[in-house]
Amino acid sequence: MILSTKGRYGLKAMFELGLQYGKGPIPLKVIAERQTIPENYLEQLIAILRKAGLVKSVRGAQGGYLMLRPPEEVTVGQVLLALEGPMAPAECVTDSESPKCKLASGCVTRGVWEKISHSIHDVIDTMTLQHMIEEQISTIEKE
Amino acid sequence: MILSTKGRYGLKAMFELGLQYGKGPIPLKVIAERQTIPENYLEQLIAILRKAGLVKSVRGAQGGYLMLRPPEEVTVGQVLLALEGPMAPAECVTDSESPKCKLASGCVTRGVWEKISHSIHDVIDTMTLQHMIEEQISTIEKE
DNA sequence: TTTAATCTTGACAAATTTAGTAGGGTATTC
DNA sequence: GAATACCCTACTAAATTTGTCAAGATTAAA
Repeated sequence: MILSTKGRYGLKAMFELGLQYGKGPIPLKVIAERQTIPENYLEQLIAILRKAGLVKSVRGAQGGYLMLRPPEEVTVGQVLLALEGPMAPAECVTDSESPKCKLASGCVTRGVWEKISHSIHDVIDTMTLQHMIEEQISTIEKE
Repeated sequence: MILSTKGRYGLKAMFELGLQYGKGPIPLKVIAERQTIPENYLEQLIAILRKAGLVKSVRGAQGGYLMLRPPEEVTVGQVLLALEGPMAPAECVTDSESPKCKLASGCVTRGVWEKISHSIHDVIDTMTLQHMIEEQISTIEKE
């Protein structure tokens, strides 16, 4: 159940944007280099994040990308939702209406999926980019 | 991040085997019908579960499959691990040795993956097939 | 105003995974 | 020996993943 590179690369990119918050745009090339992500591929990922309203772009020389909101207000869950789709083990426990599964009462696994989904969301909807940044700082200090 | 049908079908099949525990073998055909799973496909899935030591088979007429251990001793995590691989969002937080990721200290996302992984395992390593059966019974009673 | 940096879009594609289907072989029981 | 049921392998269509590549649009700065 490993996430795809979309989510993994995307969250790393958002971390870099979070570090840079308030300091003007940062070019994609720099993010790609720092996190070792193929630049052309990252382009596609950040387009998704832009459409999701998480980042905006500044064109032209000295341009780049920047976060719309401060890192305290952006959760890991928002980033992963945009890139990976709903972070739930089955469709029937997704927020979106799921009229497909009419076995609601007959389904023997639904309870399991609900519990997994809740436990994941407890983490990702609570954790923000700011938390990631702070954790990173304390890790470096210990070295 | 929806699970594949492997895990979803497989857990449903294990539930049926759990219900039947102690009552002799149950043919695959019956499981497939009850849970609406393509029989030939389920054959492949149960082969995986057999190799993982979760079920055993009895060949010939009146044969079928049965669980090796009582449903109280089989966790959802064991089933999903066999069918879906490690239930973690990234390789680096898998139990198996992961020498690939040497960025352990430099990786900015590892902390996130660890937390997600822990929260998932809190659920799936605790929940057994017996729990699923009990939950199902109480659901039916309420109707 | 030219140039260079940068974003934007869309096409292409190899590799892998998913979700099966199909069919022949083997063991057991009645 | 016929019926039942597991066992194994091969095949495949479709989707997803993980990129690459090229052309063009936009803007800042010299």
